[in-house]
Amino acid sequence: MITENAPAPSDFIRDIVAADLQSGLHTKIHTRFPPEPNGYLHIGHAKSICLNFGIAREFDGTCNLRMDDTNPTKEEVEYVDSIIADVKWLIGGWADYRLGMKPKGALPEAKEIDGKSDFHLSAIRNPQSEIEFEPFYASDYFDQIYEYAVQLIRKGLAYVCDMTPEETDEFRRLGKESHYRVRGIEENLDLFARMKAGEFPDGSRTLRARIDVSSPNVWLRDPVLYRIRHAEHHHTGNKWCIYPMYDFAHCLSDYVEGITHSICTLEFEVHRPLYDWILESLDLPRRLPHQYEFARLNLAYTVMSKRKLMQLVNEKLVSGWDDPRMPTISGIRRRGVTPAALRAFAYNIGITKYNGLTDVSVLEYAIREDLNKHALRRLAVLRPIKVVLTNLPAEHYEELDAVNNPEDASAGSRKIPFGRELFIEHDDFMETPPPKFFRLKPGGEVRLKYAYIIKCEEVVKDDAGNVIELRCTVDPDSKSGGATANRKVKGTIHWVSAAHSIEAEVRLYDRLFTTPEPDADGDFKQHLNPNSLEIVTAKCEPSLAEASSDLRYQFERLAYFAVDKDSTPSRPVFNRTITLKDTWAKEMKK
RNA sequence: UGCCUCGUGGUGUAAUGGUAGCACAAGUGACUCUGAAUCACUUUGUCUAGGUUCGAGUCCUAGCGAGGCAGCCA
Repeated sequence: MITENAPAPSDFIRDIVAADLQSGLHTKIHTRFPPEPNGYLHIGHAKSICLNFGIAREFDGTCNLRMDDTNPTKEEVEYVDSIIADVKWLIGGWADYRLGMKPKGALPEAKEIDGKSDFHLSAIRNPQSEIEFEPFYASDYFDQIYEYAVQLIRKGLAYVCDMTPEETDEFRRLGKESHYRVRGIEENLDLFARMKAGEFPDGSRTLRARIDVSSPNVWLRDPVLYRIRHAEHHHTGNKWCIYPMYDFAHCLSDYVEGITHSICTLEFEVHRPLYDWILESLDLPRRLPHQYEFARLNLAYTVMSKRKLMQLVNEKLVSGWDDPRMPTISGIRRRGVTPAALRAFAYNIGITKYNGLTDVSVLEYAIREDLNKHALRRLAVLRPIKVVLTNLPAEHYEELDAVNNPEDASAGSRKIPFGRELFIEHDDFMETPPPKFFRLKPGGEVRLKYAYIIKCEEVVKDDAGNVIELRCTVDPDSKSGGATANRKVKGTIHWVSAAHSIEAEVRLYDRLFTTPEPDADGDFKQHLNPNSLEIVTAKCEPSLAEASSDLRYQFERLAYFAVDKDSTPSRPVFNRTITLKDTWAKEMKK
């Protein structure tokens, strides 16, 4: 049900899109994903990406990637670059042929339609040619947006206001008209031009829409359209010292790009009347875009706001935006989650207007579902105990066959070395085990995966009483595939040959927070999980020396792992993506 | 406070006036050379009160509850 051959999802937005196509309102669907480059994308954005690109994919449309960059003081090129990389990674092989980009440097084209002036910038879908392409930028439309502002002034629908930010707030709360509301058109035109020319300091004046200061919807109480900011912009440099506000820039950017369905999250619902007012107040010759809202993702045991994520990064509570514990797309990627798993998750949670809290188990399920099918099985011991097989000669050596992936016969098999001295997992031995423990215990038998049945004859301890070595005997007839191999023992455990094993750094990640809603009580940092990262040196089968960062691995009976970017040939580093389900651990908790 | 939106098992969702279904989670069992995976089964739900209707999760009214907005952020 979560495979990508599954029927396309259905939700209220897709229903609207389908109806608009059916009725002939639109012949081509055009969506967009419009992040502000003021931080890294997170899993909530992934939901939006899957929605917008998913619609483009299902309805033969296009989805533009656009930087919503109208606030120069918060935005940076580093974020632009990370956003492009994250989007491409998430939609790669799935909806990349729906990605709308533009030739580098392309700007809106001025045209005349039915005697009306118009600006349009069309998308190139999935550009493959040699020419350089780039995403769309709202800041590329500053000239056009300025033109539209002048149009509003000429129509008497916008005015320059000299009130301070505090006065503006107060007047708006009280529903009072600004003294400058009655300013004449010529004066407004002159003042607005001088704002653009840089004659006034930051905060001294704004351009405001003239709508209705007594509207019950505060966003219609003469909202600010332009503010003065003498600041360098990451994309337009020092060309501008006035910048349009989100509400003014966004609807017009949608229009310029020919967007049909402008999909955003619930908090913009009250802005929709303003979105429509701006577009309807201008003499725009083409069909207008429409805004639809859905509920943003809330995931248990994590925080989602960019501000809080940035705090974790800045205060070094994590190693960076791509720390594998972060809910960022780059963190999730580094952790080893595949894009298909993330997409399956987005599919499974659906699209509604209900603001709920999604359980992490839904995400974890999607990750395991995908990794189980594709990960290569390997043997590795995270917390080793030495085992000596006393009835084998010291020089004993053989190679055993091991299946690479029982879910995928085409993955083949490999040889693993076996000798007299082994390592097994600390958790797989108990001196005085509880009932139903069917791993190794004194006098007990257990199968070594792909190898022999062994019996524990003697427990060796250090002075402190810690178990440091097990002396066992091997049943030579019990070799996998051998004569009496069918003899049943309850438990099967993983192991590696001591002489042939390699060491690897293994990073064991757990959830970053200890409570389902870390930011519910204001101070999310006090709910940080002190054990969210544990680093161990594991003993691994030798084939893991050539582990590829393109592949995923399951260390059998433990968890799924991916090669970290810190990995080197002399010191492999693995990130634990997610553990296997562990019914025994659950049983032990009871 | 005003305005907007939303209330379906524990969680996330479907049912578009006609048998309340799916997924995750939880539980039981089968199988197992991964206590995984797989398979079978089980538990749990329409916020409340009225109304319309042959029939209401769905439509209407009132209430209750939750979330959002009230930046010269997006």
